[in-house]
Amino acid sequence: MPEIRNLFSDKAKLGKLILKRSFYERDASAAARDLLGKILITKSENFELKDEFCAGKIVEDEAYYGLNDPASHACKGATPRSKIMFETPGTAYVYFCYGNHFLLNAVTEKYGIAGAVLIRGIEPLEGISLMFKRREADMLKNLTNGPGKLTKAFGIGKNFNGIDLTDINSSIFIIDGKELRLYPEINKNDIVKKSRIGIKNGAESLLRFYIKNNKFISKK
DNA sequence: ACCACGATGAACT
DNA sequence: GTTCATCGTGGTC
Repeated sequence: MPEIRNLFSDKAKLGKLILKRSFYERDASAAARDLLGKILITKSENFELKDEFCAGKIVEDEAYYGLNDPASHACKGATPRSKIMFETPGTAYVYFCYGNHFLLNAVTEKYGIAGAVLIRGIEPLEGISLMFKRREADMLKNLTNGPGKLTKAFGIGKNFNGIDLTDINSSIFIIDGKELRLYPEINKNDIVKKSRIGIKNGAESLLRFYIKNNKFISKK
């Protein structure tokens, strides 16, 4: 069984698999749909020392826009928090939510246009024991099935805000595992499109995407 | 300076 | 199904 761990010693291969800026530099919904099945990787704070990292498949996400999206942080223009959504696509946007949780987004759309994809559900692949440690023991099915849970499992905090997701030297990045055949490819017919969760305004838009029947969806 | 509220999760009934 | 802890952000005064 091939492992993601082996990729770290083959930077050329890793550079091929990592999602490029052009992947993010487009419509947020299109990017959200295509992010399903891609693999999120975070290096731990001890990565250099202990080679610790976490990897998981993105199985649920949501698209957010700018001025025309009442649910978006960017709906009223750029603020100190939301200005990152207008800036470089392929950047991590991490914010603090409900006094307890960090939520991870990937910035999309070309520079100057607001857009982001909220990562809501991940299927754990590697580094699972580290995820359990960070989440303080739980059942596997509850480890990463929610936007706040998965950031905790993957060690994603405020210091991840603004990190370049397209750089293999970053502590967080996203790769396409298809070429490696590391894990089964998702079937396009299994992508479900629904309304977004936890918002008041803009709830009618179908901007939530997830992989049908996956065990790590946040809500049915 | 003040204050209402939230792109949640956990613990309840 | 419901309630609630918790605090940064942004709007208002």
